[in-house]
Amino acid sequence: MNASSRGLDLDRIVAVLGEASVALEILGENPFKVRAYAGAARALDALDADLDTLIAEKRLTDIKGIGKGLAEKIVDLRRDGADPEIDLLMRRVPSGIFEMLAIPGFGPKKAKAVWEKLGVTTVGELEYACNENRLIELPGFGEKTQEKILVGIRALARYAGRRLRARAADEAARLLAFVESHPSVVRAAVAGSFRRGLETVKDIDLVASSADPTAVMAAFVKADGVEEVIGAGSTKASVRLASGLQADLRVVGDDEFPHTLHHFTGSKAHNIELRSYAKKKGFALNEYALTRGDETIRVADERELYATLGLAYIPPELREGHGEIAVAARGGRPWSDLIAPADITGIFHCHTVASDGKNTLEEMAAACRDRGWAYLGVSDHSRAASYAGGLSIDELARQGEEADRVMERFPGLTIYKGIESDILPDGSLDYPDDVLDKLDFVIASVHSGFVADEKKMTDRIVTAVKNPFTTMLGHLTGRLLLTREGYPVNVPKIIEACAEHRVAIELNANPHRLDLDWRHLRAAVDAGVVIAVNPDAHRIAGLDHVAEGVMAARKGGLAPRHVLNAWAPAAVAQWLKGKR
DNA sequence: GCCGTTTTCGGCCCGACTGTTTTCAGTCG
Repeated sequence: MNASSRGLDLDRIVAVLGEASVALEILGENPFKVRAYAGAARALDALDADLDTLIAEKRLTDIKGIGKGLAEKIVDLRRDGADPEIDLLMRRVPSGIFEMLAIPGFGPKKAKAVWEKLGVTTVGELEYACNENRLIELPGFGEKTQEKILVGIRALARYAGRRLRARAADEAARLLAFVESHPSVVRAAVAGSFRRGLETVKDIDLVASSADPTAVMAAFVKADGVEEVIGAGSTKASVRLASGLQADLRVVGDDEFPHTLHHFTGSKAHNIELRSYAKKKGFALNEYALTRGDETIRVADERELYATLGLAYIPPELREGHGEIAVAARGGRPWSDLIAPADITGIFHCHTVASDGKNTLEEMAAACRDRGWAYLGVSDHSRAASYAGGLSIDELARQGEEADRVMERFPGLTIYKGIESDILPDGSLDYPDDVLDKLDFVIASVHSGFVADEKKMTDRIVTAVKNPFTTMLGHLTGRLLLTREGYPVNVPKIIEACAEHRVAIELNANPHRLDLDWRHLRAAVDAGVVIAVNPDAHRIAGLDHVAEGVMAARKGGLAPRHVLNAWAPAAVAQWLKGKR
């Protein structure tokens, strides 16, 4: 059953519930009701089942954090695009208020105050009121608050948004090395969403242990690249780097380090759940220690922390509050078998100068050999992709001959001959069957003709999946992180089709894509679909994106057995043959 | 508004830092 065209998609429903939670807070409603709305938004965001199915089967309340009341509202949002009670609620708060909350240090309570006492309802009006010196009159506000808000409004414009994890990696490594180099530091680590391997990050969190936190703090706020000190206490400091990124450092005693590292690795949802769980077991957990009554329980590392609570070790990548604690508590999968970069045995999906790549096939082959890989699947663009120099039938044949010559020069390296074939608007591929039949593999991808109609796009992709020559489905949603939403598709339906027709799904490892999203990977492998971690390399350096793809695969809970290009080379060859 | 191996009421994670306050509220993670 599909929702009518007025209905909201899952992402929008998550956003509406989140805004409703903020509205409730601004209106001074019961804080636990506020939390319930926020919790429901989080739970839906983590959902990997099909929303329409859950609604049809009346199983929304099976989701932890969603009860009778919120289930009804979610049904309304999905079916009608609106819920009467939420509409009423949102009408009570001017929309500009929500934008003001992005100002650092400016939360719901302050928003309520400027709105009620000064009639300020937009960021622009707020800036004006600050310049007119009108905020300092308000109770709880003062000179410094007003100044901070002004600075914050300017920072909003300059530093808006998140950035790709891969883009923050160098800065994170540099800061970690700096902290570790301090003579009093015993242990240090990067924490936060970066450590959890999230595809985008807002800041860099660092945790260190030292007998002299004050000295570490003093050094940190003067580190290279620090442009502004946002806050600095005796154990915690926040700075703004020249790159616009924020970095936070927490320094504790070495006994406390595992707890602090765990706390600041998060996620918030994971921590909340773990603390509730600990409490039920008679423990109390905070960022410094695990206690039971008067007894403080010391642990050497995070493994011991989980073990003491009677849980399997949960790697950082899986700490998203997506049900991992329940699995660990049941004695479920221990996750010691998560895929690692060293498990990769070769790669598919690379481009060469024949279409829009920057290196020749021979150069790419040498680079794969240098990385210790056993095979390389070349897949330039197809002839419909004229914008990318797609290959004609003749050019494709010539590339096949070139591949044979290159293979002779690199003993031990297999080159699989393939193509990234455009999925045309009607779902067909853009070469005749006899051409496709000569190839070792075919990646089918949508590159043009994006439409906003979910059913049309889903049908188009499913048609391509049914094509007997399709080996893998490329970047399933077409999203570009921080740039462009993916086209609307019914992912569960496409996963089902791939399982039925034995088509692998690509996890495109380009940091801008990481598509299919890790949130869907578990459902895919549970359905029996094989995942291929593909670099989609357009130059030699692009091959190393496979590491980002492996991180995303870990977040999806994948083991080497789930990933085609982590299999032994002979098994990969066998699987490709089985497709033909 | 949600939840339940103390279950239909009475709880709901916890602490640092800031700025405004003479004891704490608000924000953030």
